Amino acid sequence: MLLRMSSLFLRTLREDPADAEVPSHKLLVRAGYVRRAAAGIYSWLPLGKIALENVTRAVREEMDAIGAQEVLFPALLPREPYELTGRWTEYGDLLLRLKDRRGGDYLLGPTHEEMFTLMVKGEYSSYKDFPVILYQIQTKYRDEARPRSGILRGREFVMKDSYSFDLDDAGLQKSYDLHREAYIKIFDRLGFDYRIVSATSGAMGGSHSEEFLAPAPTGEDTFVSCAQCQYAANVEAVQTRLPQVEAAGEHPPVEVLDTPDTPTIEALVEFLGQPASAMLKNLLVKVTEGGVTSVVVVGVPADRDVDMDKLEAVLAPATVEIFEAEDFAARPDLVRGYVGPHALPGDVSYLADPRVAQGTAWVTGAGQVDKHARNVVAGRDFTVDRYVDVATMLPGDPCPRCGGPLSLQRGIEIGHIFQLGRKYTDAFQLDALGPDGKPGRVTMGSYGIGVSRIVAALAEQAHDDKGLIWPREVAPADVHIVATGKDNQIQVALDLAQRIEARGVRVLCDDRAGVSPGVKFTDAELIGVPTILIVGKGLAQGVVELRDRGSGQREDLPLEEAVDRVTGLVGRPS
RNA sequence: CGGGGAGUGGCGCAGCUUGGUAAGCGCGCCUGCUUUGGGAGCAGGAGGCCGCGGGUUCAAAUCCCGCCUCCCCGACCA
Repeated sequence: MLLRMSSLFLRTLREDPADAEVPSHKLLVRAGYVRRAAAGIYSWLPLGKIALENVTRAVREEMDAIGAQEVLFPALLPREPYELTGRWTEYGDLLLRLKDRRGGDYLLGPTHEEMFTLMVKGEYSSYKDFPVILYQIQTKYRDEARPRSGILRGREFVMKDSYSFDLDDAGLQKSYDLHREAYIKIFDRLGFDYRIVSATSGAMGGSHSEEFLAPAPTGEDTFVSCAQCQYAANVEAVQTRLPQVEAAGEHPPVEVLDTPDTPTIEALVEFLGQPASAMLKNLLVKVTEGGVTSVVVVGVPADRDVDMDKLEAVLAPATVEIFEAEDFAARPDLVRGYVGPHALPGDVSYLADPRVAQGTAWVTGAGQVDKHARNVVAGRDFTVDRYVDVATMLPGDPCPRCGGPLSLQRGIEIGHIFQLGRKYTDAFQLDALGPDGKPGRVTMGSYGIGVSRIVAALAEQAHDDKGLIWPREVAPADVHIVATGKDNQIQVALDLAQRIEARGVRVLCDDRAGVSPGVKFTDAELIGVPTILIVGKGLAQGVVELRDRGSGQREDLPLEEAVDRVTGLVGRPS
């Protein structure tokens, strides 16, 4: 279908929208791909819809290629199945709940494990039926506390979710591997720069899990990668190598220092002129287990923070809360900003990062206002009740696999695959009768791709100061023909557009009359079609100009050659 | 949910402190003429319950109260 700018439903903007912060958001709005409908909710205009369809098609084709079968569930779901698996409450406020006129509870689906499991249970019951992989491409909802970054993190978004059902772990591994291969094909096709990293399975439960991350400064995930080996992991999933325990060294005795007005590490660093890495940061938390709450102090080198997710994972099923001002008020023996492990009340236990090894000496709080202590030695002056791996990562930390230095990078999560196991099949008692007539519990895998997020993630990775630069697979057209000048040039351009299109090449033609060349060039660069063909002043000599949007390379060529050249570039001969 | 900021034609903004021809600018849109390889020029136009509700006042975009919405940072989180 030939897209003509003269009638295309499109208005480009010269200025960034006031509510946009990240490049993809600014550019997708300015180039007329999307419009905001509400916070975190977007409408797709024709160009955006085409790009979204292009992503959808690539995903669908590769899913079909591994034998997955497409289904479609409602987005509006009943409460009961989610009640049964506990997610009605576990998912918390992130679950978008509604009531109908009778007061019945419903939700707008965030993911559909429950529905897929129930559907398979309803249809299949024999080992002969398995394995099976089902998927859907559908609108999902999450009641994000704070939607941000435009399309990257909305409250409504399009997602492909698929689920594999297998009789045993070997089968699950096979389904997982199939998805992994399919995802590689999909993201290669879409022209992504991406990494596959080890991940935690998050709130879903389950074991083996990997994320596909598109490196971008605006990404919300941080991952580490090792230059020496192939190790790469989300920081949440990194297992720190335990450092060698130092033999108790010859440290001077503890010395108490006057450090007026230094309740923060920053102030202390300033005051003492020593690096934060020499100091011990002690974070107070309330740990509740079995209805009993106790105070726990967690020590980490002060150039790091405590990762609360990791801490909660370590202490689970106990719940962890940060110590608030009123908690300090209730415990005058714990001095905010001046806590030290050697000066703790007896009822407080001390957890520490492995780097706080036996024999290491630290600057830390002295347990009194405006006083710190130095030469506080682990094992000599205080004991660590338990070592826990809960400190945040820093660049240069050793790779857990080979010991090489790790680097940290931000990335956008565009896909996640993991082996769910039997959490949901247990909840719904999904069994398959074996050849012996006895039931066996089915095991599941769960695999997601953020379809609408991909459009934004590509925009984050591929743009310049002029606008978008789409990979061909996603671009709303293969070639953007710009007719500058007078009406006869528009006629020539339209004629050319039709001949190119007859070769199976998708064409966007700027046939607007009375629009100056500068405006058309600017729009073409903003819209980001990978190939730009200019029918303009060279026409008098029978020449048109071919430009590559990405590299900016320009080339004049005879009008008669244009059809073949463009067709060749696109690599999609009819 | 905590902290900060903002709601004025389709978009981006000024005006508010010091109530009273301040409803104003840029982009976009419409008409005519000129222009056509880098965001055109001239002339003439259309378009705004100034977020909503209440209050103060002779008079409110402007002052006061309440509410709603949106953005940023944090918390949270596929």
